[in-house]
Amino acid sequence: MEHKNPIQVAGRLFGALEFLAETGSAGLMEVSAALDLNKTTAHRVLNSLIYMGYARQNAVNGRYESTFKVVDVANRIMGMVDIVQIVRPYLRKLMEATGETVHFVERDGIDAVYIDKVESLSNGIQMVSRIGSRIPLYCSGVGKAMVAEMDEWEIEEIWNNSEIIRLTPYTITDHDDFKAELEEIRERGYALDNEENETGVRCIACSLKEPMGSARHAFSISAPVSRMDNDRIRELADSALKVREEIAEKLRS
Amino acid sequence: MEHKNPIQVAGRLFGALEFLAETGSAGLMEVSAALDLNKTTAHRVLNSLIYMGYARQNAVNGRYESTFKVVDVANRIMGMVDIVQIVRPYLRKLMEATGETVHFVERDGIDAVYIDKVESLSNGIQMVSRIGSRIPLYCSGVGKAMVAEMDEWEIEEIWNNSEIIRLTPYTITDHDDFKAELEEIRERGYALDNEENETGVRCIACSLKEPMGSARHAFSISAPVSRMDNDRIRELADSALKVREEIAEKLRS
DNA sequence: CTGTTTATTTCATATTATGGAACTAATTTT
DNA sequence: AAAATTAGTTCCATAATATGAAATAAACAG
Repeated sequence: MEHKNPIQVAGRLFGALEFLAETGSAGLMEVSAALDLNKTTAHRVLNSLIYMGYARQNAVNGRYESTFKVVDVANRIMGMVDIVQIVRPYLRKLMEATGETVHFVERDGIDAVYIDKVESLSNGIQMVSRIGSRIPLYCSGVGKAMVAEMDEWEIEEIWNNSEIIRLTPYTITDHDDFKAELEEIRERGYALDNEENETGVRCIACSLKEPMGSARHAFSISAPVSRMDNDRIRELADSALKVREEIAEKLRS
Repeated sequence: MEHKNPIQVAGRLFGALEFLAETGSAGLMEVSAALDLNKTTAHRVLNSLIYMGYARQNAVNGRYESTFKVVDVANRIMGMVDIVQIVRPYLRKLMEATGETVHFVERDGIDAVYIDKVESLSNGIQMVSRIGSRIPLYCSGVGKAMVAEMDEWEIEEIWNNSEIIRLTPYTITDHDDFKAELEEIRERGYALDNEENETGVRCIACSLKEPMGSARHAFSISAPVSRMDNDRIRELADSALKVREEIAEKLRS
């Protein structure tokens, strides 16, 4: 535990909000139990959230639930991220060309954060990704695509700070394998996630190089293995690389 | 002022977070000034947000900025709103058929809250709508579409509780005009927003009737007046009504 | 180098959050 | 139908926590 929250209630307030966001709705006692709070405290915390408009009490069953206010705050934040607005049309085109779900991420430390998503129209399976959620760099297509562009020392730092876990039988957990993989990515120009993060899902990923400094963004095409044999991979990679070039051009202008 | 926040810091914490979301980034003194806080307090509040992962301090310039954590929380909330997942494919189809931006809202008191949006590909102008943001029922297409389905007493209540403001020269501010408008909507089956909320933008809106009780959701097609003459309105209204029927069928199953 | 602004740390104090207890309302059991 | 259980709300004395003045440090401008 790295020190402690300089404001105790803060943890309780945001904890309650997160709990409501996860559960959809909860009674006072549930919140009280989940956050290990005295019920009076839980009651006060919830009423504070209600006062500020972040929560409400359901009129019919009295249960507490979150409002859309935090959604508004979130979309204010996303509205400031210019790269999303610029890149989205290209990602949409890529989804339409391939018929598969396309993701867009931004690097944050040893993780990538999903900042946009264009879902496949004909999706049988739903991707579990969520805008704002994180995925480790070391075991994701988008992550590896960005890491491949980095300096040796930064790659080492990421590998050493990452908690290497075998998420699936295909997850790369050996340092040498990882470095070999990165070399392959550099040669090919795109990264491949062969069920390394989630069983049954393959991704093709490209990073966007910054004018200077290492890559901060990447996009990927995700599809179930059943639609991703070697031929399809080559086909999709072509589309991805073309789009990557188009975006690069747009960013230069 | 309706009483006061049962937890004083709560207002400061969320105020700081909202401020960072609005400005993109801010120095300590800016936060301190904006929220009228002692700089020590501002510092502690910001550090609490950082501790919880909702904010960070930019490594190069030391300025405070929000992270994507609140975006994650927001999308957790949105993920629980099933109606969005169900309706989205239809709204997408509608956007593709019409080439115009489509919005989806949920009623909340005297407002509608945007809960989904499918943006036009060939958009010249950007709609200022934001997921999570609110629009009054009385002066919006989606709002009027829902109000038209309500009982007399509820319509009165909404009108009386709304702060009627002439947002544009076309905004309906007369009670009788409003009631006449609602009657027209009932006859036509769809609502029209003729620059009543934002100059230069016309909308066609349909509500989704609930199995029982009054309408809680509505969708709309928005376009600049230049692309919305009477002929186009009839054409778009046809598309909208057809999609409304398709959604209704899906919801019955 | 000097003055100025901004950020961080310290600490005594008072305000604020805390939780036990009492109370009410709703739901379930006997 | 009464009793018991559970959930939700209000009250209040107390302790713990957030507060802000002041001191210090760091960054920046002239």
